[in-house]
Amino acid sequence: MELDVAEVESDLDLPYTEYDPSNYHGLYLRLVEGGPLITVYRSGKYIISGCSTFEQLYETNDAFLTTLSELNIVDAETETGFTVQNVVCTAQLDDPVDLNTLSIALGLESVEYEPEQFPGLIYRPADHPAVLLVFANGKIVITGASDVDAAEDAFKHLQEQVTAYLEK
DNA sequence: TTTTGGCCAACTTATATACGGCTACGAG
DNA sequence: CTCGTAGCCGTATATAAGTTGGCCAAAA
Repeated sequence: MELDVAEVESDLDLPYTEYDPSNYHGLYLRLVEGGPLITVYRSGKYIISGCSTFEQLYETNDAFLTTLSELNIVDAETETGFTVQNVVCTAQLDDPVDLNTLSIALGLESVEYEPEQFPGLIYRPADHPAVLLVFANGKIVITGASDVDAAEDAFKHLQEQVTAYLEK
């Protein structure tokens, strides 16, 4: 489906939009000030980012589609193929960790750790579809998973590796 | 030699995390 | 004027999207 994004921007008449093709070809929309960002493309595809709950995500999607159908920009029955592609989670280990020794424990082939470039250790577990950033104080960022269960599995895997290493 | 085509990578957004470097500002 | 601090930026991660520019190679 082709969309005239400039026309969509003016039709929607939202106070928080930005469209500057010389900078980026996507139309940025916010239904709520400071809320989730919707990036709309000429192809009719769109991305919603910046939600802190799934509820907020689905509400944003519903409100966006409702608004578009009210303006007859899209059919109310349009199949969007809406799916979550990436979730970002945080977690916390029980104790601080030495990232140099953790690099070896996790296996150098699946770790990137260059403290002068970035203070976090980057861990890509071979058997989990996620990437974990591990910090010396024990804080963790899990990203790249498409659902929370996968992120939790990856974190549990990390915890097991850390525990096994500490027992040695 | 010039032109054309194909391929790939950077661009932009959100978000947590943290460290070094830089700027700005206020106080002594 | 100088020193400290506060705030911000770039560093890195994932992911979708479409455009654009650069690079390389092959054809004219």
